[in-house]
Amino acid sequence: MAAELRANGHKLTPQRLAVVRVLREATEHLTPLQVLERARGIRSGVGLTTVYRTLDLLSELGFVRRVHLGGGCQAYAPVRQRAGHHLVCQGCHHVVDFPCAGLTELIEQTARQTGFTVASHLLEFEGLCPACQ
Amino acid sequence: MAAELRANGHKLTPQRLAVVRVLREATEHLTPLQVLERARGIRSGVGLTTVYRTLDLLSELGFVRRVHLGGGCQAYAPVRQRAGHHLVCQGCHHVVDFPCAGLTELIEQTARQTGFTVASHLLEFEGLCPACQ
DNA sequence: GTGCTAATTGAAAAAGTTTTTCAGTTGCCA
DNA sequence: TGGCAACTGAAAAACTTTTTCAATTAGCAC
Ligand SMILES: [Zn+2]
Ligand SMILES: [Zn+2]
Ligand SMILES: [Zn+2]
Ligand SMILES: [Zn+2]
Repeated sequence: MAAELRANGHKLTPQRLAVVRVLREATEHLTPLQVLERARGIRSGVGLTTVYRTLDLLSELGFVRRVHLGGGCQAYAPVRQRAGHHLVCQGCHHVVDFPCAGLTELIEQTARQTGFTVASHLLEFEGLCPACQ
Repeated sequence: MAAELRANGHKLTPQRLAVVRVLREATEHLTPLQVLERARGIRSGVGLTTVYRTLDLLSELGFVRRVHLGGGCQAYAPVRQRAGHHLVCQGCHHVVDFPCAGLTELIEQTARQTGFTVASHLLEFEGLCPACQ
């Protein structure tokens, strides 16, 4: 992510890099507060404000995705698959990406039946990871 | 909804009925504060606490669904189709239901490839309603 | 290197949202 | 017509998120 951040004209501050690293290495979804804790383990003194700002930035750039299932709507997980969505474990909040496929027909059918145009979609799966089953 | 509320052992208070009516008649998604305003138009003196409690109750009973797209995650829309999901207009927040169909294969494929079991899913579409196009 | 500047940062305050408390009220059943 | 558990709303508490602003700093030009 760091390289792409720079490519997009953003400074590579140690605080920002700590947050980026936390999310790159995360296997579960993390709330801003959880990100703060972990980022402070990498670089003490990171502020919560910076965490919020960095999460917004990473969202915009498509490096993280907000996760709605599995406890609240304020958790973030790394995007490992650009054209994909998140599958969350109900037990341990482990998050994996799965490819977005097979929605085209449903989208077209929905557009036809409602008269709406469909510009984007939100899809998440929730279940149990192998370890929690 | 009122009949089913009673069937599920809940009291039919005027406050609760006002909130129920607001949501039955809503064509857009509504935040708790918006629900409060409208409910007070039906029955003055309704409290915000009651709105929150009633929205929780109606969610549990499956009469409303929380909507995540189109501005925050704290908006509610009536469920007009049990086995369905919501499509939200980006312009006016008009919400319609569409049937849940065609996901089985993607779910099975995802389960196979990840080793997770998939218990539930969240799906929302966002676009423009006929009037806003 | 050195200096410049716009971007970034964090503490604090403000704003906003949601939950908890609790005393009083009330729908519903016997 | 009680009786009582469910329900209510005001206030307070608890949280979460955003805004402010003075100080710092990454990255660039020289
Ligand atoms: Zn959400
Ligand atoms: Zn798990
Ligand atoms: Zn519209
Ligand atoms: Zn579905």
